[in-house]
Amino acid sequence: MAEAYEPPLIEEKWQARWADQGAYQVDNDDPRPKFYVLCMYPYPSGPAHQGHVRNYTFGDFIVRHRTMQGYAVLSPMGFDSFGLPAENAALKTATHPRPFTDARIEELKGSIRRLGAMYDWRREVRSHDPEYMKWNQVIFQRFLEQGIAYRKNAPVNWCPGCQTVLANEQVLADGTCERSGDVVTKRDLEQWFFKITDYADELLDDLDNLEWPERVKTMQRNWIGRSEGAEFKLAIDGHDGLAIHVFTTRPDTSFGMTYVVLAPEHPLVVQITTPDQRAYVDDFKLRVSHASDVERQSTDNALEKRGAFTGAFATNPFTGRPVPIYIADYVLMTYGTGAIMAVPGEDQRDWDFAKAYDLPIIRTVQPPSDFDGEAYTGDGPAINSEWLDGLEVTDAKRTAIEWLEKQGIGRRTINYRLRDWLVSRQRYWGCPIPVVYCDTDGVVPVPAEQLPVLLPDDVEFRPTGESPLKSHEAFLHTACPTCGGPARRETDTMDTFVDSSWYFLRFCDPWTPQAPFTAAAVDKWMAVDQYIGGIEHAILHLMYARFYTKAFADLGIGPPELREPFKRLFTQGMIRMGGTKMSKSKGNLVAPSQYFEKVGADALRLYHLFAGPPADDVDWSDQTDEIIDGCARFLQRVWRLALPDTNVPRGEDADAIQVTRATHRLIERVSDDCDRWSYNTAVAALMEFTNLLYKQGTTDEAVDALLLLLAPMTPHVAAELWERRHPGGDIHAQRWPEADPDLAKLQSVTMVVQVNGKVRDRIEVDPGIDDAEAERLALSSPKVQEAIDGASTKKIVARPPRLVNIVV
RNA sequence: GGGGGCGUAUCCCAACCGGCAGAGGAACGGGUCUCAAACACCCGCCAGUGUGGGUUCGAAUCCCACCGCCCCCA
Repeated sequence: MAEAYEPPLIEEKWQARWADQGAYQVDNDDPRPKFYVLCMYPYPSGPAHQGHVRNYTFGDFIVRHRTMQGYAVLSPMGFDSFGLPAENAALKTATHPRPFTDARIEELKGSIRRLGAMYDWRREVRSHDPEYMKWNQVIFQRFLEQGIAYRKNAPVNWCPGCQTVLANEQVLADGTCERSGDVVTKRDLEQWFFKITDYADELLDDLDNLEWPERVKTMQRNWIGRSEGAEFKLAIDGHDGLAIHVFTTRPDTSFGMTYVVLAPEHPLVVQITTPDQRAYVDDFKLRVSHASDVERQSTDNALEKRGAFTGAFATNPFTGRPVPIYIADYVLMTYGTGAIMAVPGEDQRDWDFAKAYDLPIIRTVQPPSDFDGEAYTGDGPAINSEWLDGLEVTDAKRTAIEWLEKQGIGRRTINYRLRDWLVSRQRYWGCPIPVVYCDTDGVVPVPAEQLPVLLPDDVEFRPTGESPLKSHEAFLHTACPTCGGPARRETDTMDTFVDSSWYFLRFCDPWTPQAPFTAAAVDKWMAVDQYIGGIEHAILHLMYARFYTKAFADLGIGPPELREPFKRLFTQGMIRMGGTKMSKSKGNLVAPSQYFEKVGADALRLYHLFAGPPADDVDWSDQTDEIIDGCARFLQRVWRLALPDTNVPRGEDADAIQVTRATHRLIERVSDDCDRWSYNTAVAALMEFTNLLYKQGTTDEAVDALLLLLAPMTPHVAAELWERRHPGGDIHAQRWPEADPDLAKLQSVTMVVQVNGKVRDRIEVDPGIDDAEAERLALSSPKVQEAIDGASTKKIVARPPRLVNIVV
């Protein structure tokens, strides 16, 4: 009676052994070629969930696979340990965020270990670690010195639920907070910003050279939103010194400008509004001030209520004619110049507005004769545009801009949708911004020797929503480093995206006490060869990390040639359940721990590899448990097959050669599938092969190959069986098998012969067959002759060795 | 409203550069083993690819339109 496969037993044995051996620790002087594999470091929310399991299964596969291929694989892990949930929990349970967070980290580490995913834990980084905070603050001060960090009074998104400022990205499309769901409003506050817009062009251009999913690159391109056009000024009737600056991407349509629209907050509005319109305009402005950007940009509301006439007129410099000046909620002060020229003939929103306010519409681009829409945004020759008439859009744009420049009233400009990164957060559980405010010296950075500025522990969390730092006297009051006089500490902390913007660099050398990282270590390991994470970070985290890397290169913090952090990116699909994302906040988590005990980590890992293409979403359904059982069943089959005293018979001589050929084809196939992230088909091939061994009998070579190919997927069972077959052997120290191309070659293939596209015969042929031989064989087939029935062949398409099609 | 993705058997999914629609798994049915059952092993089972056009000797695959679902931006 063969020994039963008991996953929890052998998995714990191997996990203990790997931990003792320090397996997958890698030193910075390792002579092997380097490969840096990184899974996005997690927010520690407690035990791992299926999304983590999926992510780390893919990551661990690559770590073990690349190691078997002879690379020095850097596989670090850390924790994105600052953030709101810990602070909210502190409010609810009266536990300090630090012990709360540390406990969550231990839980998560426990389940990562139980999954069998391997990391060099010596390199672990936690955002809330004082050492990490210190370097975060040092970097902030370098940014401050270099003008990358700056302070600005700005209207910001304010979430009344979280009592904090949100980045634009954290506000959902319906104007609510992505975290709390409260309706976000506007507030004016002094805030810290990073000048990411300085890098807009580089962030856009460098996307071309990254091996990233096109989808992610497209999202980033859209987010940066570069648009080329012109900016020019319009004189305002009766206000000689004043001018309205407008930005447009369509200067070619300027002759069709029949009115101008300002953002309601535009400073000129106050000056130009005529007395009889003043009450009306003020009332409108008040109403708009309560609306979010998203509401303002929405197309749902009736246009009649969305604008107001100021009573003033500007002059269209192209026609010399007066055009009325309106304000409207959908024009934002933060985009372009806060003023637009309205050309209803070529812009649908302007068209709708013009209809609502009874303003004239002039077409300046000739639509095709069959065009029956309203605004026409396509190509065509200019019309009603005097000296632009007849020019196509591109030429007309250029000519119009040249004219503006010659007149001295405008110029070519480029506008971006990307805004500077707002990093201030009015929260406790984050990295303090290391500056003080002094009445004499203004904003003064905290001196290097006083860093890090730590969070005081003796704080009280009260549900006032205000950061406890604001009322912590000892933290708040300090001496000005410059004049020694009384000064007040900054109480805002940094956005947690700051922490995650450079952690991958710290991993290269987390031991150095002198700097955030050492140049030599970063030179050795960077860039990350394979980054793996969720699609939800497609824009923010990945954009900020790219920005940090570029800024580091320019400031001499990092190597000057390192301008992109992540060479290859893979974004795994989400786990969905009942149509929505599986997440803690939705309360629909299916804990991995139950599977660890029931079927083992190996079976769960195998499920995630097998469930479908890694990039696709996975549906967690009623059927999932049955499929996971199927994965466990497969491992059972492998177990019984590979035990040294297996009762599966060895292959007879005649079959053995077939098994050998199948083995080499398998190695070829699995290697290829793994290289192109097609793990689901690789697993299918392994299952197919196992079925074959049960039918045709085993050979040592076949079983060993099967185990080696499984080693990165289901490491525990592979290691256990390998050790039993090769006493003292370590499967993960073996080389990834290589196929012998001669043995992998098929002996014969089935060639299909079609007549007029219909299959008439199948012939076994040599794979190396040429066109002439394929045709000859096809034509000599009686079945084919019968189908042709004496008709003359018009054409023969030969695609040996797969197919010949005879057209008659 | 704009951009992108997906739609194949009862279900999850293969088919990589256009070439026999099926690799694998799940479910289901049958058999062997068993006193019986479970397990295990073996066998079987099912679609013409969302709909309608087009290109081609040949389309799940390429192009166009529509339907449905998902994601991003507004």
